[in-house]
Amino acid sequence: MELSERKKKILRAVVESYIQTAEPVGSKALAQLAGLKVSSATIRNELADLTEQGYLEQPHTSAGRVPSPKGYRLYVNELMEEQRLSLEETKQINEALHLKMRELDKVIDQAGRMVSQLTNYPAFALTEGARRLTIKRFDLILVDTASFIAVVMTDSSVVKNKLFRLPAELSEPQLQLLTTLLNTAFVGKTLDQLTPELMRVAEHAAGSSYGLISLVVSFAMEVLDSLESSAVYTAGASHILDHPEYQDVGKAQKLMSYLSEDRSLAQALALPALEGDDTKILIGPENVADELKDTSVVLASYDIGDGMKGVIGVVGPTRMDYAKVAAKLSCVADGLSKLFGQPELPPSAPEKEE
Amino acid sequence: MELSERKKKILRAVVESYIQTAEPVGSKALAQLAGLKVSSATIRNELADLTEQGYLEQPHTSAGRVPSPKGYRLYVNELMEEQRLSLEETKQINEALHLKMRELDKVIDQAGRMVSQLTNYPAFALTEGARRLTIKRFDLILVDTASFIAVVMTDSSVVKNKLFRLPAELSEPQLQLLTTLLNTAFVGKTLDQLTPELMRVAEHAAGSSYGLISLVVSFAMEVLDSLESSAVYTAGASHILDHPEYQDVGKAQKLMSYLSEDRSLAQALALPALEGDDTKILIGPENVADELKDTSVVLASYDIGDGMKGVIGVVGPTRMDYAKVAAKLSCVADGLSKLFGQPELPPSAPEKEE
DNA sequence: CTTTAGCACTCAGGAAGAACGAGTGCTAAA
DNA sequence: TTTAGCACTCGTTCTTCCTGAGTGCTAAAG
Repeated sequence: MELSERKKKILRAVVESYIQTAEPVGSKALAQLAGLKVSSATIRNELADLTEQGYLEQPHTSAGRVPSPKGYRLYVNELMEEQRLSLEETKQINEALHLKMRELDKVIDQAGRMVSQLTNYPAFALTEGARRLTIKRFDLILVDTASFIAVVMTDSSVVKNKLFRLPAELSEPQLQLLTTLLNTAFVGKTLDQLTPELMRVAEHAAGSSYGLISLVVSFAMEVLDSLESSAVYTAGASHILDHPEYQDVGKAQKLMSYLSEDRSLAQALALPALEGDDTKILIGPENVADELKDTSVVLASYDIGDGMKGVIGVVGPTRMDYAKVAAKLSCVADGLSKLFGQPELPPSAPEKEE
Repeated sequence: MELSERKKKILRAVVESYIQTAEPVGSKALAQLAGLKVSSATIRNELADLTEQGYLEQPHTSAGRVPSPKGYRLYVNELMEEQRLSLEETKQINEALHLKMRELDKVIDQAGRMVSQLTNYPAFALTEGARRLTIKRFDLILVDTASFIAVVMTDSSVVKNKLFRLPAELSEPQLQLLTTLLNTAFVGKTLDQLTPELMRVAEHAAGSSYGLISLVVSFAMEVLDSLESSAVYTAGASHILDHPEYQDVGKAQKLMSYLSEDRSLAQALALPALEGDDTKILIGPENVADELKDTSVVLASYDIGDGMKGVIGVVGPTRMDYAKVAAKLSCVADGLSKLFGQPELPPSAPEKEE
């Protein structure tokens, strides 16, 4: 059953006042606040209805009303006005994202910190790690006779390198041979195709410098592994202490330690986010994880490129300023997508890397 | 004036009991605990003396005694038994350090997390960034006609790379030329020697592909910058909530937000640590930073190689299990030093990189 | 049928006081 | 110098009481 316009107006006023003050809202305060020209008694009747229908709750008989998860949900779906960030804010966010070394993990970590700082809630960011990557190319560069650099490139155009020191001397032709060998034997293989047998065959062909093969290949395996496995970054956990619902140290601690368990966080949050496109809001019991049953989560997903996605989000009490948080979050997520998506060329700024 | 043996024994018992229970210690409890065959009345007299001399404090008249910073100091200097970790523990720590991709920042970050987990206190790790690095060598690898990889190596043998995409085609000879140019013009230069003029001269020499010079060089500058600037990693801030002295949310929050300010932390802690060699303990007011006046800090330094050092440490209430913490910390610091110091060769594990 | 004023009722939170008890300092005897 | 004894202090805890915000219900007014 649809709620009357007046009920909606009242519900909205309750939610917004409660978001601001964290105090249960009484009928008298609402009479002024909601912009309705009715008395507090009338509002009391409406409040009673809303409470009965499950949109509001009463902490105790003689207190005002507080939104229930259902109430928040209605608010978020229908009542909330989408906030626009000012152009200036948007610009600031994007500039901040562009700073410093542009390594994938650093940018995402940075984005998480930024979101946390922007919203005053703990934030997290994670990257999906589903795709099976393959090796696209090896290069070996001789530094001096006792060391060389191995450069490994994957089919997602990520490039990593590593310096190796050797006990014996190594000549340029030997290195050439090794490079060709690596490129013929291991290019196009995924992580699990890099079997010990394959290694043995290649080592055999390598002759005297057979030991190097396994060194370089295991480095390549490390690279693939680290790129394929998803990573979790959390930031600003201490912000939960800012909010009165976590004055109770026990509660705060529970949530904090949950947030620092990378695995469970990833599991609980990756799933819901990756379905939809835009921002997604999970209110209290809508969360699958028990630990989050009385917190809310706002998520936004971003594209890393190559069809891979990541999720960035914040965690906070159900009394959260959803409008603001959602706006900021989606701005950052957009910024990230653009950052990874833009085809950078010499005259402008450079692009994608490690 | 030296304390009598008995007084020391009593002081030690007070400290150790208080470290365990976080409760002020009374004379009666001490009579049993301290292993002295004297009555509680005698102990009371001694306690009165110790209090007068400033080693102990009384929260209020009718409570037991609590160690003062001065008391802790004496305990740490003279009374504390150095803890040895079991071989097994040492082994576990070292194995944990060796896991995963061995990038400098990741290892140190990891070490911080480990220490925090090991000790149940918030931990931090930082690297000194004093040394002026120079570029040792450039390599450019052609991937296809529209992209190439730039590999930059510094004189500390750190190697970084980046993929560049181009709008126009690029031939192998052109790239060769570019490489030579870069290597003659920019090798051996520090960050501030890479002036715009130098760039302009080189660009001029580069002819048609002049735009690439600045791209690659600014990448090199990013590399130098990121290596020279010190980094701070914190972990396990939520652990402070474990300890009863931070039941007060306000206090906890203050400390937490201090810990998340990278800069101040670095400033406050880098100085004291880098003088000494071994572990260093700073008790309460011995800390320079105001925010740490009633917390203690245990520090250990480690070598990154190239004469550079880093510091790793934990922060906690003055009531801290100094013996345990110091032992674990120095084990991790040793592990780190070894990790960075070992000359790795093919038959064994590989070494230093990016 | 809806709105409003009035009123009795509820209940969390704070203040004030009482009882408790751990621990002290002091004194006098061993 | 050590010990037993004892009065005293003072934080903690438990009760009780009071206050006031906010409610639900009722009955009158629109």
